[in-house]
Amino acid sequence: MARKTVGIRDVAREAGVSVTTVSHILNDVESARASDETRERVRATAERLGYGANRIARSLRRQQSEMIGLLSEEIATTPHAGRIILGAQQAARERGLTLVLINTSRNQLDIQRDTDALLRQQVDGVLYATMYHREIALPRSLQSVPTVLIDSTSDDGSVPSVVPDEEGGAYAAVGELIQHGHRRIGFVTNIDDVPATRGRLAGYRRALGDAGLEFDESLVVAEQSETPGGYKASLAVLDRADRPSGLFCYNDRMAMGAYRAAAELGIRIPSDLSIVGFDNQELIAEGLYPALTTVALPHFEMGEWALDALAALMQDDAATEAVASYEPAVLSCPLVRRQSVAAPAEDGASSSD
Amino acid sequence: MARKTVGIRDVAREAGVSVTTVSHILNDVESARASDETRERVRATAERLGYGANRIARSLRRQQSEMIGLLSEEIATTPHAGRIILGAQQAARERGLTLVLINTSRNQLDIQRDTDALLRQQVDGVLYATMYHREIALPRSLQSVPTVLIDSTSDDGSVPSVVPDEEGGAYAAVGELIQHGHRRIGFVTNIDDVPATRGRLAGYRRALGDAGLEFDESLVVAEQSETPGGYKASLAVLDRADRPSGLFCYNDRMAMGAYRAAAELGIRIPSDLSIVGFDNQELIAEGLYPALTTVALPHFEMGEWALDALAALMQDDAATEAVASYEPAVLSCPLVRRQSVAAPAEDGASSSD
DNA sequence: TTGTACGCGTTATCAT
DNA sequence: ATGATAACGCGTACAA
Repeated sequence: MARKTVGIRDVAREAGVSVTTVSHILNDVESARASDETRERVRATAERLGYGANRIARSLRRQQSEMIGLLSEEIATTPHAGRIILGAQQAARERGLTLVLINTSRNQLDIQRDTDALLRQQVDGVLYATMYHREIALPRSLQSVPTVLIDSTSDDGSVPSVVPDEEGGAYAAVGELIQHGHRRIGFVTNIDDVPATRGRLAGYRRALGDAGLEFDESLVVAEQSETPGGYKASLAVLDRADRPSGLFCYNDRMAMGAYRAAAELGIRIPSDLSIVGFDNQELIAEGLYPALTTVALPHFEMGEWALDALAALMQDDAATEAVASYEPAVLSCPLVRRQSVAAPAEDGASSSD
Repeated sequence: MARKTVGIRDVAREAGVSVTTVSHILNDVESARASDETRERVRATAERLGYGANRIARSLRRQQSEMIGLLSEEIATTPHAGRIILGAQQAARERGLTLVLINTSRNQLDIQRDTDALLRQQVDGVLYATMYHREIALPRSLQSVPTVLIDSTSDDGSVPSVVPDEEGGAYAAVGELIQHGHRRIGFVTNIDDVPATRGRLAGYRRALGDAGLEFDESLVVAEQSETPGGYKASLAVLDRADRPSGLFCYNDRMAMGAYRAAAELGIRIPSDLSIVGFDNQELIAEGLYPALTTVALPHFEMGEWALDALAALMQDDAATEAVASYEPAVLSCPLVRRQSVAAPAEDGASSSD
């Protein structure tokens, strides 16, 4: 609704110039010539009157809404979504863009319907966010709009995307264990064959390899990526004579299960067993005792990156006639140190360096 | 950007009528008369062409954007935000409204700046969501726009608001314990004097009273409302001869601390001790073992309710000249049963009924 | 250097 | 029962 109807003509009249001049000055039009004195005066009166261009009229005229749509799956089921939204929102604001939100389900039909709805609102571009790192097929209707994927990659690389550096995160997690002197390190992983699973396993192996440690297949055990799965898997890997002194868990929920398994077996953390998780779900990581050292997913940064990429894409979409092929951007996953890692107990092993 | 430039005149030409007629028919204008045959034809061609009114042009003409702004604090720090957003978003979509998001901090200055930004985008109304139930002072700039508060109340009742039924939720939680036969029930609560604290305590007392149980002050102990606080408080209430057989915790994080305290004391859940939490943070409630029975906060429903209320407010804002005084709407908090409640162990007490 | 006038796509008023 | 046209507020080509 129109509350404060202070329009461009008000500014013009007040400053004693034409609307053209006001528009030119406020929009930094190159070709326009106005005396510095005039520029200053116009700026000042605009400021004084609290003038801001009516975005709707401007959008109609410019044929672009300056709105970008954030299409997100399962916004409500994970706290991760909030950070993505936040990152995107913040970046959007810096560019004067407005973020509009649409929740969608993973159902293909819904997605199609929801993207159509979004496009009907004249958004200039869309951010498509999935809550778990995976590959998706781009909805048809998005083919014609600048689009950037968050936490997923398109199967054909036709749009830019940003994903977490799963492998690097896992490498850091296992590295943390190694640096504390652990030589036998278990991996409680999940059973779904998604990029996160593959990447984290790769990081685990690479960290082991770089430290000259052997990969022992019996130390990696997969289960459902929830707390009960973590419990079950941990039990399997811990309830044996040659159990590892360090445990890397696929995510914090599984780590939560590992804590229970350890407790039941009378294994103490971190004195008898060090644990590192993944995801940095603060509710869990800070709630467990001792607090869980884990790896943070760069959700905020992915939201930010995606919006910047989208803005760039919107800029020169004309130039992008050629079907570009994008490599996903990978953002690093920093280690978050808490209390669950210590040096291994000294028993059989010789305390090397 | 304009992709599919199918406008109203295209429909008009194709259907062999004027744009006026098309507009009238598609917008269900009462006063307009058109033959059923024409209506049908217009509708059909619009459908066939995939016509949808340009929202920007419509907004300019109607002087209303059909956008509502969701101003939310700390969107990223709690998973609750997602559910509010989801509820609001869904309700918005049903009314053809678009939700735009702005994150803000709790800093008064930022809030002022952010609301101004929102208003400059011509939103028709705003939803202001806080993440924890409390009282706030309404930002000045919101005085002039239809506004609804979520999870907080304004100090002067000048705008509608919706909050959870803290007392009812607590009553249900404690009632669940009572129904299982518990007579000594502790309350691990928090130290902040917020509506949630007061309401949950009231519910606890009322449930006790209705069951003819006495209120024993030594059974309620307050601490910081995080996991460590829950641990500490639980230890205090459980480490004594006449310890309660049931425990109601202020929230799930504190309940998580209670689990640890119980484990350390060798008290088993639920056979030796039944626990009920509050918040239904699934990460915790489903991750704990045994899974935690708790009370769910109606975040989704609050988002929904707020948007509906806002829509109503926008409808007859002209009629609302008189300074109305609103009572907060309170939405119920349902009990979510999991595995942490059982009948108390039979020892001293005679098994009544 | 500045002002006038048109167009963006709709909806609403008024005439036919 | 239907149609012509002004207006919404801004940006800009073109005239002055």
